[in-house]
Amino acid sequence: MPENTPVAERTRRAILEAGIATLAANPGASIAEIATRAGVARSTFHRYFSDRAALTEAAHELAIDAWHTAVDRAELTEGSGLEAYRRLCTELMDSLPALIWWMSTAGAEHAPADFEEEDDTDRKIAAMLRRGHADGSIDPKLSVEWISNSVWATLYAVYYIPAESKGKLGNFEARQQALRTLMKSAAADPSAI
Amino acid sequence: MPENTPVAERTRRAILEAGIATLAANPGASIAEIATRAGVARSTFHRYFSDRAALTEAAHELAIDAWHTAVDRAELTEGSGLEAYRRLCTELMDSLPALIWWMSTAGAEHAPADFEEEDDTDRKIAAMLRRGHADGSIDPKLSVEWISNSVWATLYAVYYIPAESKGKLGNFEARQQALRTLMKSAAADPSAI
DNA sequence: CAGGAATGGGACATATATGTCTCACTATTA
DNA sequence: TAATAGTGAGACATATATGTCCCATTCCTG
Repeated sequence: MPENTPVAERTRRAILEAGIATLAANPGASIAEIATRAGVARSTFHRYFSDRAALTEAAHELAIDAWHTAVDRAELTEGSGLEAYRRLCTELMDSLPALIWWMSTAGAEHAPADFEEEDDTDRKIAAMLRRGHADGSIDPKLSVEWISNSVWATLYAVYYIPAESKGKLGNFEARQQALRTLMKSAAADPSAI
Repeated sequence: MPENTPVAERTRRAILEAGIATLAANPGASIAEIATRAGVARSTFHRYFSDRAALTEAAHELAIDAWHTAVDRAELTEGSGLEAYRRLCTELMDSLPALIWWMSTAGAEHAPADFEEEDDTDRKIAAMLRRGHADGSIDPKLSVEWISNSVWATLYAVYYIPAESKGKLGNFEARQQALRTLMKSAAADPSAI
């Protein structure tokens, strides 16, 4: 029922984002926790998302969208492979919460409809990395498979480290050092980083 | 009751390891799942671990032990900082399952008794990294905080990537490339890796 | 072979999360 | 001012996970 009015839309977004943040920290969190974090009653939660499944589905769509948008904006076919890789990493770090949650649920679910698109996006990234191998900008000893997956590991670190190690490392420093880490490891000539 | 006989001890280990593996993959897994994975009935599980808490406590001790053992064996005070760092990473990769599960629960719980020891081990690592900064072997632009935390991110990648990307990347290749990744990013002069 | 150890299977009560529903209150808007 | 959208609080039935207990069966060992 609530769908059109601005206030309802804002409430929906608040619940959705609280859900993503909460589930990223604790995948087993109860709906009550999510509602509390969103600042609404549990009944209000169910008013917007009938199920727990309805929430995760919406979060899934949001994450897929962020994912495609980031890859598009990175313009993976431009410049050297390593340059494109840098742009990709930078873009991904701008949508951290949704992407982190998405990855943490990757093994469990796979909507059949997404498979084609997802494979297509994966192919773009693989092609970018192979180009990097070919043009000599990306370390030939690191496989496409490893690089494309280990990026996520570093994204996890960027997301969680500032939160856990209280005060010692800010968001900005974490992102800066993460990018340096990613570039140095992927580069064929890391001394140029 | 069951504690002494070899068969009971083996059963206990089987349940404990199944618990670690299962909870590493899915922290919200039910006890029934763990028992099934261990190949025992749920009642047998409760015969060895009264609680879910009893299991996690045992797993926690196992992980803490693996952690201290790995750090000890790395002999962090020997050689250059970077050499010690390589030994540490190698050792840690030998106890992956327990350490991975342990890290995934790090935020939630903290037994007060462990704090001193844990801080001590952390200090050894921090000292090793600072030595690496001082002797010029470790990249001065990467903070001790970042390096010591981001190691865990790469360990996650080593653990999960071979499992998820079926067949494309074996355990051996994953470990090799992970070590290369870690060394290149931490090194002050990565071209020597 | 006899006896105890180890286990599987299942019954049972309980706790917690979940989804649905109702009702009263508030704020916005016509 | 009157109507309506949005919300909070809570009751309720249900499902699932959990912990405990009991008994029959199997396996090992003396």
